[in-house]
Amino acid sequence: MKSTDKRGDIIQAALELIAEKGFHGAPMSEISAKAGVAAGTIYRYFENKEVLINELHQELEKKITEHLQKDYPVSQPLRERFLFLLRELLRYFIKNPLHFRYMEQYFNSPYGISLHRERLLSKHDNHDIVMDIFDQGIEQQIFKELPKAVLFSLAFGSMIILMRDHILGFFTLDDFLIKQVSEACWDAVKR
Amino acid sequence: MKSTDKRGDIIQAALELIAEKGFHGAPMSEISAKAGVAAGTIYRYFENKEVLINELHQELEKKITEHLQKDYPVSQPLRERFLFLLRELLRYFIKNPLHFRYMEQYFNSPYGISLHRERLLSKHDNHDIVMDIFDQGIEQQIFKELPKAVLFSLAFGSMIILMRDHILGFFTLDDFLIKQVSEACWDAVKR
DNA sequence: TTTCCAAGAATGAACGTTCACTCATTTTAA
DNA sequence: TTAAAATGAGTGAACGTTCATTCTTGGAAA
Repeated sequence: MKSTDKRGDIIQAALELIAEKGFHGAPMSEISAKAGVAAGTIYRYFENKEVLINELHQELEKKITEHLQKDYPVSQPLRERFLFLLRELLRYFIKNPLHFRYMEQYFNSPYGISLHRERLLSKHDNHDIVMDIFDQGIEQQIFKELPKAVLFSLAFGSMIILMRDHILGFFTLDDFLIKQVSEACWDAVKR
Repeated sequence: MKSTDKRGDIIQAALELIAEKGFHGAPMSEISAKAGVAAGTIYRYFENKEVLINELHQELEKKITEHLQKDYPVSQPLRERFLFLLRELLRYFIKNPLHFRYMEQYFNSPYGISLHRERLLSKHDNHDIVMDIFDQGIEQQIFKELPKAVLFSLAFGSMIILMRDHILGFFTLDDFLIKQVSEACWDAVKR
């Protein structure tokens, strides 16, 4: 059974290698080998390694956004929507640890930092489920009186390290623990 | 005025380059150039790059520990000691952003992960100010009923991202904000 | 005090390796 | 038959590290 979706094979191989070994531990030669494709073939689908890295990030982000939008309790109180987001993000990453490891790498690279900067500082109009929650929490004075970026770090900073340590096997985030830590994050941002 | 402490020059150059550009963005050739030393000279003081990276980490950790121990309010209630630690850690890193950036790189590398694993899982007897607080918070039932590693992530995860975003200029952690975010971290772990 | 020299310190060109990327050639498929 | 797709050996740049050579220095000898 030979795959005909070479682009998909390359993306998948890159995801696995980069998530496990980092950008510098994933040479194009290994990516092509893992994808079952010649070295030069990658360059028919991606202009260079940087483009491959960015397109892979975009695909993952799309999948994550889709997961979060599914069953999102639009009309429930802010607290329930906040907890839903944290819980589902944790669940998504627990089910897809490679996606988390990749996003973490990306987040800690120049690519990710400039994207983060854009998101926090520029006023792009396309409303984001996550940003909406923070805007509302501030406006309705449910959250502490702190800059949005600070509230954001308070809530998601913990979550990132928690996911990291779950994947590293320091503890196991089961449904009960997910509930507890989501509520702890809520405690951190709520007034 | 020529420095005679070549080892110190090399360590300092490595700190600056690695903090700014990461392990892979800091070739030995650039480190030696910045230190005002020939390429081969580094190898008189450090067996190889990995050893240099680890010794630099140890020096930074020593400085940070010394800062935290200074004026540590041993006999004050747990809450005050917890807030002291967070506040002083934030202050230290604000004063020494390169140290933070380096520690972050290290933390996100295989070296840092295996060290983290050792610290969390092995029972090394040398009591650490930080670990003591968590042990006591759990024992005295002041903290939420969660694994120590989870409480740890809840408190320090936020802090790491906050520092990162402060250094990236997304907001400015002044004394007032430091107080607010330290208390928010307390809210996250306290019952 | 001056001269000399041995040994440690420092040098930087060179080496082997690895990497991202190219392109002449071959394979595929319509 | 032919154009697009795929191949993989080849290229040059960059890297960590080595080592034959040069420089420095402090004490012994004159």
